[in-house]
Amino acid sequence: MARAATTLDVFNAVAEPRRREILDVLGDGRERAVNEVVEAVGMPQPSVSKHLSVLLKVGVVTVTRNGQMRMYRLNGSSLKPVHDWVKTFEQYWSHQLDQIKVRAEQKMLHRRQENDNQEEL
Amino acid sequence: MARAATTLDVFNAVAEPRRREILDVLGDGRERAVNEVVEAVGMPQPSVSKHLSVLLKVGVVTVTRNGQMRMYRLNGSSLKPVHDWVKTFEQYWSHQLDQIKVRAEQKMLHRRQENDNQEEL
DNA sequence: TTGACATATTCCTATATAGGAATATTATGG
DNA sequence: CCATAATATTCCTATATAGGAATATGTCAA
Repeated sequence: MARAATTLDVFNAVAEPRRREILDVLGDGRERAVNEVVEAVGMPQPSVSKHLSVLLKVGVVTVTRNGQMRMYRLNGSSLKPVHDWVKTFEQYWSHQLDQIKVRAEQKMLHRRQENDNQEEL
Repeated sequence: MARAATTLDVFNAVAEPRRREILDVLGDGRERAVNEVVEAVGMPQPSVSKHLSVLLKVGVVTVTRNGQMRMYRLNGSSLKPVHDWVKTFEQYWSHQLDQIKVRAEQKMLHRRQENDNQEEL
């Protein structure tokens, strides 16, 4: 099997750095025409269109027609799954002191499990 | 150009669902032998070894030899870049009330910019 | 209708998987 | 040294890009 499609889920979609760039531009929540994005990120227009297409398929952006322009807008909440997942590991970089506490707790848990294993013998 | 390597950065590495599964297992911070991971996730051993190899290259896990076993441990802080990036969009799903406020601020900013443009004419 | 602008799509190619199967490598105990 | 356990690696293949270039599509305005 090959690698999963970029349009499979949000994780794969935002793995591409250029797409994150585009999302950073749209990060203020305002809708923008493709050309505005093109100017902001300095990529070729077809490239931007393709990337936006991927983001659209995954639901990270929405699109609205406005004359000859298509206005793209960030659908911020679509990124929540990424946040939820990575937040699980937040303890590892926030609060140096708490981290020590966490480590200690993990150590004790470890010991207790080792004891449990002993008792099983 | 083809798609970026999974070993290019953390974003690409964790885009693969199976690798996130493995990281979830290692999420408690305790080191584990490959076989322990294999049992926990129910994937074939070669598959787990390969995924761990990718995670190792990117620095999301570390490895230590212990006899014939290799103990893998999560390097939690390596995920911070993902967290930092996605946290930028946190406003979109947290605090329903604050979100309204944010929208309003964006609208005002929008208007002000429109006025600026008018003044330029 | 025509020209100009805005955007999408198609074609092409080099590259990188992920999974399955089989095998190689390394370490341990006796 | 040998059998075994633990892990890594190799081979193979189907698939999916991302980027560049060229082109198609769509829309407006006069």
